[in-house]
This record gives sequence, C-alpha cells and structure tokens, in this order.
Amino acid sequence: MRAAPTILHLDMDAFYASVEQASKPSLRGKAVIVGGLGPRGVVATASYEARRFGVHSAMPMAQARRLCPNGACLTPRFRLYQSVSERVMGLLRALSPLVEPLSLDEAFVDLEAGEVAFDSTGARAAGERLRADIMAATGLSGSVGLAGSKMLAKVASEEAKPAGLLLIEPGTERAHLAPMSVRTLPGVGPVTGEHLRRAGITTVGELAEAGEDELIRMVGRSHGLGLYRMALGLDDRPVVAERDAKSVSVEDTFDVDLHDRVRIRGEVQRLADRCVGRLRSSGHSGRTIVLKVRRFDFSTLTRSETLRGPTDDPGVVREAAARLLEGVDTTGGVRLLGVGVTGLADYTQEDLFAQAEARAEAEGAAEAAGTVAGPAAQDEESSGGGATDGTGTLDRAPEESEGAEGAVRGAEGEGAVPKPGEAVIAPGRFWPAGSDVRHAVYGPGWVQGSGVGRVTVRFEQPGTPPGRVRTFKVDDPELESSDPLPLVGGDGGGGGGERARSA
DNA sequence: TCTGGGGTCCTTGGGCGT
DNA sequence: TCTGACGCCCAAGGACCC
Repeated sequence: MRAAPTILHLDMDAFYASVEQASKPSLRGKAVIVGGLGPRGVVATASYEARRFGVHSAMPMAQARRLCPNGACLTPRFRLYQSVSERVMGLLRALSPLVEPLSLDEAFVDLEAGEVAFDSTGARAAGERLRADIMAATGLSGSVGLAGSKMLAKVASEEAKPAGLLLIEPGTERAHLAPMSVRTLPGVGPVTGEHLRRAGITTVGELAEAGEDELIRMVGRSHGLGLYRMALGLDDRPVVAERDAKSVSVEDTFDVDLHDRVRIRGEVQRLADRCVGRLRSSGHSGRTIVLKVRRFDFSTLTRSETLRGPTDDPGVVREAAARLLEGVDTTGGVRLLGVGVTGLADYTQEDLFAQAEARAEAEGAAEAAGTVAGPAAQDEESSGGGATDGTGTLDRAPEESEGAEGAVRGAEGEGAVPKPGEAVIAPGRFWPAGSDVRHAVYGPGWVQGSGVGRVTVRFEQPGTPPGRVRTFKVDDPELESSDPLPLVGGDGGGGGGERARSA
C-alpha cells in the first residue's frame, strides 16, 4: 500500500458490445448481446441497453434472447477486439513502463513508475487525460479507478462505471469499503459469498469485524488471510508488467452430447493438435497433459499425466490424451472435451529421450489394452470428424426484420470455415453473422443474417450514419468478405485491412 | 431451453524419499 | 528394521476471474 493513489485500473465499458456498436452505426443506442450463438452459447458481453433487460455476462444466450427479444445477438470477433485492445494498451504504455494487462479490456498501470503522477491531483489528471485519449483513438469509453493499491483501484473503476473516474483517497480505504457487499472483493464469488452470508457476513465491514482467525476457520488459511487483509484495505501486490503463462488449453462444448466412443477419441485427438498448435505459437513446451471431460449431467472431471520432460510434440500429446481418455467412463454422453498442457517451460531443444519413452509406454499400454494407438487414432479422427461435418443442424432462416433490432443469427464470426456441427448455409460461401463484407457496387457493410441461399447485408461503416439493408444470393460474385474497418480515423471508403494508426 | 472458453490459484490426499 | 514427521511431487477437484 503506497501513500499516494497512483495505481490506475482501466476497465473498458461493455468492451465487445461497444466495439460492435462503434463499428456498426445502426446498433448504437440499441441492445447488443455478444456471445456464442449455438444452442449452448452464453453471453460474453451485453451493451448497457441490453443490461436494462436483465441480460448479463455468463447468462445462457437462450435466456438472454427471452429477456431481450429485440436485441442484436452477435458472435464475438476477437481479432477486431484484439486490435482495438492493442491500441488502448499502447496508450497505457505511453503513461508508464509498468502496465499489467488482465484481459483485452482491463489493465493496471503504475503511474508513479511512469513519473506521470505522484499525488492525487496528478493521478486524477492523468486518468482524465487517458479517458479522453482512448475516446479519441477508438471512440470507446473506459472507466478509471485510482487508489494506492491494485485491489482498491479495481474496486474504484467498478464503481466509476460506466464512463467515469473515481479516486479513493489514502486513509479513507476502510471507510470506503465497509458498507460494500463482500461480493465486491476480488475472490469472493457465489460460493464464498453464500458461505459468508450464512455466517451473517454480507458487507466488507462485517468481514473486517469477524477477524482473521474466524475467516481462516471459515474459508481456509490462504483465502481467509487474503480476505481479512482486503477487508482492511490492505494490498501490497505490485503491478507486474510481464507474466509467464502457466498453462495452455483448448476445449469445445458440443451442440449435442457425444456418445460414440470413436467420435470422442477423434475429438480428443483434434483438441490435442489444436492445443499443441497454441503451445508452439506461444513458444512453450510442457510436461503435464490434462484431459477434461464434462459429462451429460454437467459433472466435470480431469485426468492428467506428467511426462519425464517437457514436450511440444503433437504425437506425444495426442497419445497421452488418448491414454487418459481410456480411463474415463463416457457412457451417458459428454458435452465438453478439453486438452491442456501445464508445467510449461520455455521452448528448448526437444526432449527426445522423454518423448521416445512416452511413445514406448504408449505402445506398451495400447498393446496391453488391445487397442491400436497412433495412426489408427488419426484415421478415427478423420472418419469421426467427417461423419459430423455434413450433418450439422442447419441454422434457422433469419428473421428479415427491418431495423437492427432483428436478432442476427449465424455461426462463428471469425474464420471463413464453419466448425464441425455448425451451420453450413450454402455450399461454397459462408457468411457469419456480424462479419465484415464488401460489395463491388455498395461498398463496405456487415452481414446481418443469412439463410436459404440469401445473405442480408447492412451497408454502413464506423463513420457513416446508419445504413440500408440489402439482400443478395450467397454466391453473388460481387460480394466478398473483408477485414474490419478502423473505428476512428478511417478514410470512409477505405479498402479492407486498414487499421487506424496510433497517434 | 439452463449453464462458453481460457486461464489462475488453492486445497486435499496419496505416494515416496529422507 | 520399524515408525513417525516432514517435505515434495503429483493428481484431482473446486472457486474464481474476465
């Protein structure tokens, strides 16, 4: 805890939804819900207009649609959010070398380390300037919290939302926190919150009064100590610019539970390959392979295996994941499968010894179990995957409503190829809802919906008034997909792929 | 018509070497 | 040789965060 409130926490307001509204003028001021559009999708972010209907993050998309039937439901476009985020993080790094990103839309900044603020006045000025700079660079609003510690700065930015700034003066921390709900504190979720509530503790003040020993007794040593210190407003964690990843994982929830063991094995192999792809691109190798299975009843189990040395060999990870799967009962069906690697090391020369040993063990185990590992598993993957590719449920035809409120439906926004099980609207051309397109005659626009051989496009861009809707055949040669246009500072009719340059 | 995906951290319990 | 204490590693599950 430092004397001056020079730790800044930035939280972009309803980030994904705000980016969509900035890039699609017809959605501004409207309810926008970003999340998975499949039958098991959940809400990632809802605009403030949608939140008024009770829609919030992590809510099942089906429920969000019921609460807000006129909301525009869009699939996330992470590449666009990433590029906007980089712009914002650039502005933060201009303030200080000590910037700790927490996610695409959140970060801590140590203003003192950047020598831009040493007291309340300086910190407040820096925060206001930052908010203005972000608005100028991206057209988006962010909320800023300033305090003497990370925990309090985060609490402050949450209170400042939306589009505000709040500074907690040193010396007032405990009084500031006391009336707030325990759920305000980071680390207090539904379970701990309910635990505390049953003990008669609902506010941070009551938490502080309960005392260290009582809290340790209730929620365990580590958590209890942490809670007690937070309740007193104590937090001396530094802002850390570089954080090493501890694990890499990929997982898929299936629209329909999988029962076929061959198909399940194929999916595990596919996930193992994707996981290794991510592992390699991050420059890591890892020692512990983790298989995650969520069954039909939502019960989740994990199985892991630690190798003798780190690996980034897809064959080794595939084989380990397949061995782990052998020990899991999947009768009844699985709704989710995941493969992860932990115990990460910086990528170095392959540990050939460990890999050779793992292979030998795998072959031995496979023989003992009467199964065939390796190539056969790959064959299963292709046959299993192929069986499902063509049988994905067809997306419902979009309601061709006037106005942007019409629910926008479709499959994944990123990537031109639908995943297995996703909608294939027409052979050859695939137009994900919300994605950017360009028409030879009408210029840039975005896909509002598609189905039964037609695609509906709204022609507008970040700098224009709300545009008109036109419908084309999905194989219209004059229509092509394009990259997102910059949110601010574009040239209006600019070509695809342009990005706003940092000021 | 319930409940995503990618993470981190903590706890518990067993096995094992000293 | 046996036993208990201790520390470490590993496996599994759970809570939480965005």
